[in-house]
Amino acid sequence: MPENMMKTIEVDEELYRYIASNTRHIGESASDILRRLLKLDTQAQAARAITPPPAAGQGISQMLAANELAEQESAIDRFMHILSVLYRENPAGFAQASDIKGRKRIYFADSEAALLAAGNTTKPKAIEGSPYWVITNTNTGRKRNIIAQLMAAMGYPHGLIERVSQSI
Amino acid sequence: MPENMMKTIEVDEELYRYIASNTRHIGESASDILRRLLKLDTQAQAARAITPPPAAGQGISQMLAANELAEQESAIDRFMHILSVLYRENPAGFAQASDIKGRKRIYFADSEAALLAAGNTTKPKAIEGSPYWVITNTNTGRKRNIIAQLMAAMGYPHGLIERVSQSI
DNA sequence: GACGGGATCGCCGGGATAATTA
DNA sequence: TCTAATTATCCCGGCGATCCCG
Repeated sequence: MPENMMKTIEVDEELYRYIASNTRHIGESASDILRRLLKLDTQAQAARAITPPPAAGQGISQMLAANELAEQESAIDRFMHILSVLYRENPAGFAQASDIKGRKRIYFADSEAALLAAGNTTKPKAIEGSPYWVITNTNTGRKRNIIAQLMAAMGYPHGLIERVSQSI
Repeated sequence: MPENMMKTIEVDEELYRYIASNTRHIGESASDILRRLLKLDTQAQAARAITPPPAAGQGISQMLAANELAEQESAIDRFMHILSVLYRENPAGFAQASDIKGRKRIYFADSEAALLAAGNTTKPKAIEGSPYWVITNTNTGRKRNIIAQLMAAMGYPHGLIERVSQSI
């Protein structure tokens, strides 16, 4: 809705027509249409943020069942994929749980700079579909650890936590 | 993938960041990201869904048997010839397998420009009998590699993949 | 961007292991 | 000091693209 700070993006013609065909009222902006199509409008997001219990288990369980991790080449890829699924399953829970940290390093932040500032060569990466970044320069054991701590703080059951973290 | 007929739309900054955060790989276009988020069929996806099994083995096997590669002077010529045969044997399979890429470069595209944009001095060449272009500035090992990856993604058996890639 | 082919070598990402600190 | 936890250096293998050679 805010017209300040509009950004320009390019879309192919077919996609453009698809967006245009979803106009609900005369003069509706591309932003508004996209927000509706992406189920992203601010109100929905705010509502979700307040929503407490995760109805946990769905997204990650599916992920395990569908064997999505097998597609990923490396431990880092599997780690990143799990985090992306966890975030999307419960953004608010993720937000609260993401303050876990090590002795000097912080593991999650909403900017690359914050992670770089709290350690050397942490190799931060953005978590797809979320505003968060994670540290990446750790051995596989610690990656499992981070996932386990995060999931515990988000309220997942032990068995599931175990299975997910071992699948990295 | 087609870059023709791009349209420009304006989105607010928050939406822009949301779209950007869903990037799957370096250089991915806004169109591609949005298509994924909106669950619109990508052409490659549509192709994959329709494509039955490859009926693999025919064209390339013949090629090997007929010793067609012996006619080619250079590794590049043999590389290009194999790609041409692979495409004609299974265009849809080729289309969906052709998204393999390196750390920075993309290996296949439907335009010379796309390949030039994703690396330096990649020396793209058009694949005969197809709408595709490949990168050519690689050592022979990598050419073998590219063929092997491509054939694997197209569903060819290991033994055949081995024989074809070694014949470069 | 106009010589083409492609080996060689430098660079980078992944992540185990060595170093450090509680 | 000894151990356990955490950090981050550094090695290895893979990729890119410069540059040499025919």
